[in-house]
Amino acid sequence: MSSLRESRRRRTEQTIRNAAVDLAYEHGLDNVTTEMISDAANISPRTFFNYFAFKEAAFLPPAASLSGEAVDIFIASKDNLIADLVSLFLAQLSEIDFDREHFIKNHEISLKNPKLLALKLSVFDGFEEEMTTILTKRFGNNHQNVDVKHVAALIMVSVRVGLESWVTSGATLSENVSQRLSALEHIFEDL
Amino acid sequence: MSSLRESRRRRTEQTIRNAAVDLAYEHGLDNVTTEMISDAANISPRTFFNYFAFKEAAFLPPAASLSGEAVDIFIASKDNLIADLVSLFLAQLSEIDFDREHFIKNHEISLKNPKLLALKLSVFDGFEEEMTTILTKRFGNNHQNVDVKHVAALIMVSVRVGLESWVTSGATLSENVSQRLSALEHIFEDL
DNA sequence: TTATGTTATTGCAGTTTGTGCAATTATTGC
DNA sequence: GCAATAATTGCACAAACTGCAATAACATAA
Repeated sequence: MSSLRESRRRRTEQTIRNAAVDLAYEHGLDNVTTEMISDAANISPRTFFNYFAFKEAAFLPPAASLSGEAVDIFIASKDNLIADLVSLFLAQLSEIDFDREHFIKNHEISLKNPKLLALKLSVFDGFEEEMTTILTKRFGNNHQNVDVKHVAALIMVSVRVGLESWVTSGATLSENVSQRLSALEHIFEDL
Repeated sequence: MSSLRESRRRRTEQTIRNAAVDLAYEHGLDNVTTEMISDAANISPRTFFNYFAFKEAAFLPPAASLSGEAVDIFIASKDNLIADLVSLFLAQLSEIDFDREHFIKNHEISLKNPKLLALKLSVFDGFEEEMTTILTKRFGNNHQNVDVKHVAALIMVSVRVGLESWVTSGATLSENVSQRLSALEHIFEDL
């Protein structure tokens, strides 16, 4: 099991990401070519596309999926929904928390670039779908008056808003998100 | 004022859209070039980009914004929220209703093409933001316990689901959407 | 260490997307 | 029919992305 290769791969991937974000933050995404990014990351242009299927992918979150174990725990739990959601997201959130500067730069870039923004938002849409199926498993079909899709939408809106407020707030990302999620408490009274 | 020019322009735009959708439906979007589309629409490749900023734009809804007049009425109204929403969307919805086949083909294409799907979903995200500002104007800031963003999210989820069920249902699009919106009634009791 | 298989990197040639510009053609209002 | 305006087009070019085959780096086991 070649873990040296694996860690090397992760490292150059991150190098490319950092180069991409730094350059795009400075010059604007449209004025940055994959060649410039490759140069800055000390790889060949061809290798860039070995790591990322398309230019914008270097600005997207790496694994856009909730990990298996935490999900199973979440589904099985009978505790308070919002508390469970916070622990479900915890791993992802703290990872982002670590890369704060990178995230903020990336965010600024997206705001100036409609195509990238669309791609990033669609990541949330993907999450919302996943959340819908997870919630269905947790609650079964015994809540005919509250559609799980509504719940999923509310949760993801809260996460999105939490992320945005985190950018300017200074507090921890988890704190921001869980604060937003708590605001849903009264809507979810019956869950 | 040149209305002939304008209608001609609309006509060729629609010709391009139709050619694009027909070709992509048959061969898959990735196997269709802008050149093929241009040929099928009897225009030059250069003209394609005169109408659409990028290839995928030929598959996106033309004007992704709510029109001014209906919005003003919506904001001023004191009637039932859901009924008002239905009339707000009515113009847009009946227009889509008219192009049912085109819409369905387009939908199938999107399902097989992540990038296009992302772009289409981001149109909804744009609507959601507009809806947020509109709702804020309608309600003012006097509802501290129900965030307008939550309401906007619920509305847009309903519209999305309504559109999807319309594809397979046979009923009118407005019927589908207003049915979904009505399901929100009990959540919005206090509005 | 060396031999051997595996994976990552690269160069190259080619297609497609998308842009700027200037020439041509069509439409308009008069 | 004439002058202004707008649409269409061709051409040259930059940048994104792919397939393929060669090379380099690393892993594993004798």
